[in-house]
Amino acid sequence: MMKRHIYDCQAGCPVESTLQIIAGKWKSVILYHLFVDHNCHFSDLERKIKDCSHRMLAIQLAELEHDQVIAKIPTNTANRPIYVLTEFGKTLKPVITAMATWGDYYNAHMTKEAQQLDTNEDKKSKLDMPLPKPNLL
Amino acid sequence: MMKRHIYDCQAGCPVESTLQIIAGKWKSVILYHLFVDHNCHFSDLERKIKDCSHRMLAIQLAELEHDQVIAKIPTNTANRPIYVLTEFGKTLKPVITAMATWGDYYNAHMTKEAQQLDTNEDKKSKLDMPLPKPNLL
DNA sequence: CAGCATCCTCTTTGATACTG
DNA sequence: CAGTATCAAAGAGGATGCTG
Repeated sequence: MMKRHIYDCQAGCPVESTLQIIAGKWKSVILYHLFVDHNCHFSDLERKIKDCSHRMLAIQLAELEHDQVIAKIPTNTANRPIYVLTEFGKTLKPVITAMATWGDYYNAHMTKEAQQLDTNEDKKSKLDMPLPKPNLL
Repeated sequence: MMKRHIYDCQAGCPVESTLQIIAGKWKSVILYHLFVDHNCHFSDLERKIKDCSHRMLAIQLAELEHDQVIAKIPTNTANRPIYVLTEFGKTLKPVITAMATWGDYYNAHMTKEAQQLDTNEDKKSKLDMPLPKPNLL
């Protein structure tokens, strides 16, 4: 277990190195919520990320913890730890912020398109989307 | 075909919207190379991304083209088009840049750690990595 | 509630081969 | 060279049940 998508961290592309850490299906989403809320229980994340199953959430959290991106902190309430970003994990903020910013712009544009009843699937509709600007986190 | 990881673009998390477009195993890597080189032949990308198979590269390019992120431009040399970013695709630059910047810092830090013969796997070694700063693209 | 284990299914992906 | 098709192997992921 704990194998994962193997990208080549050496030869060349720095994006592959980043993917080695955040490429899990729900990892960047989990990180986004932790940047917003700072600390969450398992059940908090489960509620925020509805499409991620209980099992998947546990796996993704375990991998992020293994990679020192997040840490599990015990609480007085037994068996109900909170998850927080480590200092290392916090260095990923620019990446998650960029993703969140772009996603918001994309949503805003797509929603507007949808309101125009743009039925021709999604052809051409994306091509005039303006550059994202604001910052969220 | 052309199914793909379905994230919830509506309810809440903007990161999920971004993933809907760039979550493919090699998509962000392809985009990185296109931001660096501006236009590439299929074989150029194949050479740059050694761990991505011929088949996978074709699939990822097809999906990116379908999503209007890149465009395939015919050339005089028959059957040898070049791939370029669309205007829409260019809006992803901040995202790819953030990933590349972080990856470079991560590599620099990990390499230094490796030189110190840090054998205890990777425990704790990531925790003191400084925040990434420079911009590459 | 958190989270691990098992089972079982569907998807992804590499290897190989074939076309324009 | 670019792109597609087929096949088999590997991996991802849901459902369920069990434990502390």
